[in-house]
Amino acid sequence: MKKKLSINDIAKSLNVSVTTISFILNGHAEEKRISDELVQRVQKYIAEVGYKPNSLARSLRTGKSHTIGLMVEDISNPFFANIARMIEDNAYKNGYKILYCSTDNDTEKTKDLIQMFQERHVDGYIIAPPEGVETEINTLISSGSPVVLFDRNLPEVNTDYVGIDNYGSTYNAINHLISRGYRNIGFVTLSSLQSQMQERMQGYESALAEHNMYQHIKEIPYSNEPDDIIKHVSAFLMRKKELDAVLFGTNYLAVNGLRAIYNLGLKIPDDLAVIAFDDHDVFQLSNPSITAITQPIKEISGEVINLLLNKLKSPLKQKKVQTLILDTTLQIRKSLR
Amino acid sequence: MKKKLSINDIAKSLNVSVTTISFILNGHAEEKRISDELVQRVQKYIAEVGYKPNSLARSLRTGKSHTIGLMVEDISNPFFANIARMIEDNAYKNGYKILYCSTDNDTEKTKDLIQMFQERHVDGYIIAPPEGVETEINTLISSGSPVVLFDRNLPEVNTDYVGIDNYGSTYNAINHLISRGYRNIGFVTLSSLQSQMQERMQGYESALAEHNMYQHIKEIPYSNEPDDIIKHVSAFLMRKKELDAVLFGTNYLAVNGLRAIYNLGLKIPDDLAVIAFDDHDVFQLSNPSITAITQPIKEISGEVINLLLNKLKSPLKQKKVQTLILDTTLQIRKSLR
DNA sequence: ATGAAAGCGCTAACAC
DNA sequence: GTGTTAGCGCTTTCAT
Repeated sequence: MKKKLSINDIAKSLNVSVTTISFILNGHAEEKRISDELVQRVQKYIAEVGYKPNSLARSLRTGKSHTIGLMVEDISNPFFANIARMIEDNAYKNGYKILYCSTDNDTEKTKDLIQMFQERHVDGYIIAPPEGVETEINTLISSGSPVVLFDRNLPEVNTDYVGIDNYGSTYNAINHLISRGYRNIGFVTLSSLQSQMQERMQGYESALAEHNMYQHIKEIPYSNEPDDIIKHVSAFLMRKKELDAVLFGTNYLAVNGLRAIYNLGLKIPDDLAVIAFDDHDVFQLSNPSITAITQPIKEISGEVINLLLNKLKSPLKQKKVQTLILDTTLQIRKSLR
Repeated sequence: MKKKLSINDIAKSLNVSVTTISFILNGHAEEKRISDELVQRVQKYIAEVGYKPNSLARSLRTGKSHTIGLMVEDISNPFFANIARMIEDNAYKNGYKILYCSTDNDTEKTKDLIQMFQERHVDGYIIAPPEGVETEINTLISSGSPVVLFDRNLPEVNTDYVGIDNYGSTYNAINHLISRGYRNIGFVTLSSLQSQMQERMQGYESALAEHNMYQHIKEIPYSNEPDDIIKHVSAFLMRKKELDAVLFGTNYLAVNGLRAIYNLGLKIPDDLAVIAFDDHDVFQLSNPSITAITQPIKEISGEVINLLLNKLKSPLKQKKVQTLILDTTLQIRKSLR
């Protein structure tokens, strides 16, 4: 367990001052006109002994931790797990590490988490926020931390946001169902005021309204427990025997909705047509395959990390806040006739 | 953007020395016999102004970052995503944050990643290692960092490991197939020397050998590209028309294997029986549902984080290295007759 | 029971 | 071009 080398040790061994080493390390050699010869010598020595600057000390000094805080609803949800993966790749390429956490859509938990990240001095935040954390995020922003929101927006928070056209997505999906002759279309969603869920519901409602059709909405409280969802969906379907189609508002609602449907012995699409919001391996591979509104995960993560890296690079420039709304695709499969 | 308070500001405002504040903050009040009255006053003030110690400075001083490095093959793989989630919950409960990264099974990338984590002074490591990083991990360990391995073991590394009975799992699965009358059983696996894949293969081979049956093994190079896997599996199945059953060595091999099977128009289980290693929503919900060897994800993550937290708590005590091998369950579904 | 001060390792303003 | 040095905010030894 050999002692870690410090910049001081290097300086001593080389009979140079720490400043010089520091300048070379931080790419100020040119600007400070340090002799090429010296630069070479220092770099060679550093490589030889495998010296690595202590990033803690550096962070303490510079105030930058080169860490990004990623806050999602649940890192084990495939949608967020995929986003996490792509953000990771990009962040690491740019010298940033990722601290992650799952909010469980829990406002209080999220507040705590924000505070923890703040204490850790993360340089920037990527957040899919639950309701009710507007104040905390605004505090973050006004204290100078770059924040990019995604998946759901917080209208009272004035910062970059990357999302999808939720309204249009469900609106189109419902119209597609209607054009295929479905007349009693249900919507299973989260009991939530989050912007994306509200918009999805509005798209559903508008499409129905234009055709003078009845709404059949089931709002389910957020839960990590598949059984909770299955029970709610089952009860809903039992009660609404007239339904000939159902749109699920999220991927896990759909996954567990499918379980409920199969449990009830319903046949897709003959007894019930199904559309899911957000794609999932399950929807491609189940038999029949399930029509899904697919989000452009790659683009979403790409835009999110780009926005954040830009802010991180030029924190001074008070750029206009950007709101990016990407399009989804209705991936038509066999779950409707 | 108000300036952050430091312990010095607090000390000044309260007309107390920083030492006292620090002692109170770190729970040494009792031991240092600081008057209750003072303790109260300080804590009240701290709560009032919302002072939070700078964890960077603290880390620099103490050498502890209260961060755990989590290295998995791919955070977007449901198996690892679920593990990540459970480890997160546990770690946060104990005051640790998680820095994560995906190795892609890439030895060089992993070496870099280890170094990065090391530079960040993570307090402990949880690693599902690729081949070839034995030296780096041993260096880590001998420099005093606690390391817990999981999913795949590195025999040359002497540290805690949590895994499953890979050999027994495939051995039993194959025997189950044989007992159901299958005679030409294929095994689709990763072209990898990782311990878990080797053991799974051995289980397959032993079971076949005991019944004097031929092996049909397809080793596929690791790839993030589903199409690569689909092509390999398709080619394999086309070549080996005599197969009446196939065991997939990982969940994503199975998921993409299913795609290949459906593409080829093969019917499960009539044309081909299927067993997957590692469960997945897809296997439960596809029709027919797919028999799977399920890993006890909750237990695995629980043991992993416990082992690490224990080491973190008592680093001195040179405990015996623990190797935990958990059992899997053969979840029988409709993919075999 | 409380305070002064050293020092963790680094950066950068300032001096020469 | 290179060196000296003052902190960044905290913990902890030592002194009182």
